[in-house]
Amino acid sequence: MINIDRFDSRILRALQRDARLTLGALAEAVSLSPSQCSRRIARLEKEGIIEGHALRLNPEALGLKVTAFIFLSVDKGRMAAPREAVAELLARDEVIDCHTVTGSHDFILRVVVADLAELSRFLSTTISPMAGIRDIATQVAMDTLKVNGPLRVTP
Amino acid sequence: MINIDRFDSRILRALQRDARLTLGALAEAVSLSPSQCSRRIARLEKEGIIEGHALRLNPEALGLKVTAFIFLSVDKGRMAAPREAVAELLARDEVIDCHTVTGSHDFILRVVVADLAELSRFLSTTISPMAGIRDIATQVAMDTLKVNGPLRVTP
DNA sequence: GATGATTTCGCAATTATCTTGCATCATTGG
DNA sequence: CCAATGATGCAAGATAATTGCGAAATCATC
Repeated sequence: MINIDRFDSRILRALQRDARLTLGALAEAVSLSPSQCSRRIARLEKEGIIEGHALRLNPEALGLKVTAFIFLSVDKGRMAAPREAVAELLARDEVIDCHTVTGSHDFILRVVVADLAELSRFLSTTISPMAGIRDIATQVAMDTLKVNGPLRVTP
Repeated sequence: MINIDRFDSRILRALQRDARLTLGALAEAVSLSPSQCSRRIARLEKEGIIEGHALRLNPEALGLKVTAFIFLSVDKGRMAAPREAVAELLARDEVIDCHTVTGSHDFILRVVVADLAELSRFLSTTISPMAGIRDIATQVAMDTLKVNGPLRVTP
């Protein structure tokens, strides 16, 4: 965590709302000149604070109607074995997020698929056959109340 | 889900990798002219497939070291009562995602905070006092293997 | 405080990028 | 087969991003 002054902070907040703000518009929003905004953004990128720009897509509009959370437990003493299975998992485009977690499960996946049929197929074809899986639990999202909210930037 | 032809698909895939691709670079990547790419992107926005552009920030670089999942159950027959509590929750900048889900819990939250102390404070100060909460479970992420992976675009 | 070094700043010119009118080509539905 | 509609590339015009530069602000040291 490097220096984030008040202007960097404003810039990041504004760009989190809309990353396509013009330097002119951004400059006005943060009370700085466009040229200086440009230089600060370049610095934030160089420092690794800004990692890149992503498209916000509407999954429903792409026919992806179902979001689900999948909780996986692996056999103890075999955390090494699933290593490559995990790599395979991460490569699948159904898998949007993947974390290892404390608690009763080892992995939490967020998957986005077309429908329940595809979710079922994904579970039985891709997850179940994985070596070393001890337990699978699935929770289907009914409503998505907030996705990818902006990160807090201090100060 | 409107028409997504092969060019739209390529455009969306390329822009999911890097939303700042220049129209010239994009055009080359998808074998189309820059002007046509511009028009197709405008159409994808108008159709609501592209919702906007987001910044990909490095949470660690911002001092946000801890990701956790919080599972909430609310008292049955009181799904209405927490309505405004939920709105409050969504407004908090610790809360990155929020879904209602099937299964033993009602809500899944993904929160990102500075450290475990802040997580603890968030749980005891913000979540626990919420009216109608029946149960809280928390799982702390140890590793983030994939975040916000690209959505599949067909064809 | 004073002072020199360093950084940050805004302006303006340059460079790069995006958008749009237009003529042509492809596709679709009679 | 033809007309109508839509898609395309090109090139010109419009916007936006970057950078050199001198001025202003900040900082460290005395």
